[in-house]
Amino acid sequence: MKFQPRSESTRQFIIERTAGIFNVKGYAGTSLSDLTEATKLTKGSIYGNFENKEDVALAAFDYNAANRVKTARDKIGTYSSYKDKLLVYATLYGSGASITLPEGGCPLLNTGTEADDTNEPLRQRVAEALLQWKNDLVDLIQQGITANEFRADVDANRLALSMIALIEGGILLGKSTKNYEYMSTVLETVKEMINAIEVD
Amino acid sequence: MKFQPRSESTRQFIIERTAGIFNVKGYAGTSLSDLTEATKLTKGSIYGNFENKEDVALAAFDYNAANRVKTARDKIGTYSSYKDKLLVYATLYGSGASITLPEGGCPLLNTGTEADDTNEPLRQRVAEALLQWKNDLVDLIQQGITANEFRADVDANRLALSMIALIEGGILLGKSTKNYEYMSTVLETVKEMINAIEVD
DNA sequence: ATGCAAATATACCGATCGGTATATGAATGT
DNA sequence: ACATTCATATACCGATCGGTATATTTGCAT
Repeated sequence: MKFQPRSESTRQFIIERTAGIFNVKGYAGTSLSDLTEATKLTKGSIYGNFENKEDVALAAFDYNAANRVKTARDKIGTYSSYKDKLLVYATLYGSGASITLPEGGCPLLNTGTEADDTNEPLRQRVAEALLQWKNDLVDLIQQGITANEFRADVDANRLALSMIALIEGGILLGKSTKNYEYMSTVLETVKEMINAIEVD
Repeated sequence: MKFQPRSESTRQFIIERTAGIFNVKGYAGTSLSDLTEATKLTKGSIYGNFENKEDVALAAFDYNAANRVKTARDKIGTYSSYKDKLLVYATLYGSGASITLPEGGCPLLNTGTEADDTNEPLRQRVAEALLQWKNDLVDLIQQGITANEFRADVDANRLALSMIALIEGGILLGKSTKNYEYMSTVLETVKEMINAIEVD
């Protein structure tokens, strides 16, 4: 028979308290005692609500990924032009000097690099999140084309992938060097790319 | 008194045999038994040549990073034009369908994302490697400008950082989704950027 | 061949790992 | 008030963790 979590609310509580830890320390670097410490619960309670450590990690990633998407979509909703909507992603993780990365950085970057060769279930979730992001960008670009805001000959697929790569690579540069100027500089290129596809 | 490695050759042997493991599994994910298994040596022997696990990881990263640099510089030396030299980085990790990533992917990406918030000595080494890479790129661009191959108004710093971000972000996309088309597409943007700074 | 030094292997350490069986406590319905 | 259900805490498991003190072997000089 399969596992049945005891309390949905406690399960949610555990996810909220530990999602940040997984994002900072990674899957291998996060221990059960990290989880009990952060929740002030015991191991028995955690294993009453999750099958195992990986099960917590998967739920934590989903939580972090969903937060990303919600933050982005909320912000996108406040703009009317497709240019501004697209630019949201260039400013999602900080505009100018003020960086607004979650602790540990982007969960897609963190989890993707750790899991790609070591944890297939996690890797698949990262892949889905990246593709969802790409699709969201492609949709925005194509809607912008339809609205005659962007040129019709834009390669939406390549632009979307390049934006993602620039943003994630920019985070790597900023966080690894602790010089967030580097990240801002890379985001300038993202903005330039978006400017370059305008019709005017 | 400080630590003194017993045998430089054994030390080197351990590094060669384990550098790939650290690149795939990460620092936290690699255990001492992984190291003894890969080297067929015992723990006593490893600790006779390294202070601790972190000491091995640092040496392994240096080894992986040096390999990267050597591969790139060797390839760059075979081209005469600065455009072709720059393009080496866009094809370093694979051109078209053939991807030539080392097992586990780029050590800068892997180690950077794991270490940025958890291991300061490792993080610093990644930062140095990234800055070295950036400087190499800036030098190539500026030499290209001097040689009248590239336009004089090129922002070498921003182009260099953007190339790095695109390449690393492209690796993330390719490896996480297991669809290396995505990476190739991003590398197309790198090539386009280089084409765009030519004088002709 | 023998003595010495250098390097590796053995055997062990306490701590912590992920995980589980069971006991205890807190609600809930009657 | 009491039994039942549901959820958490306790106590424990074997395995493995990183690390070390010591024994054994290897290679080299004489």
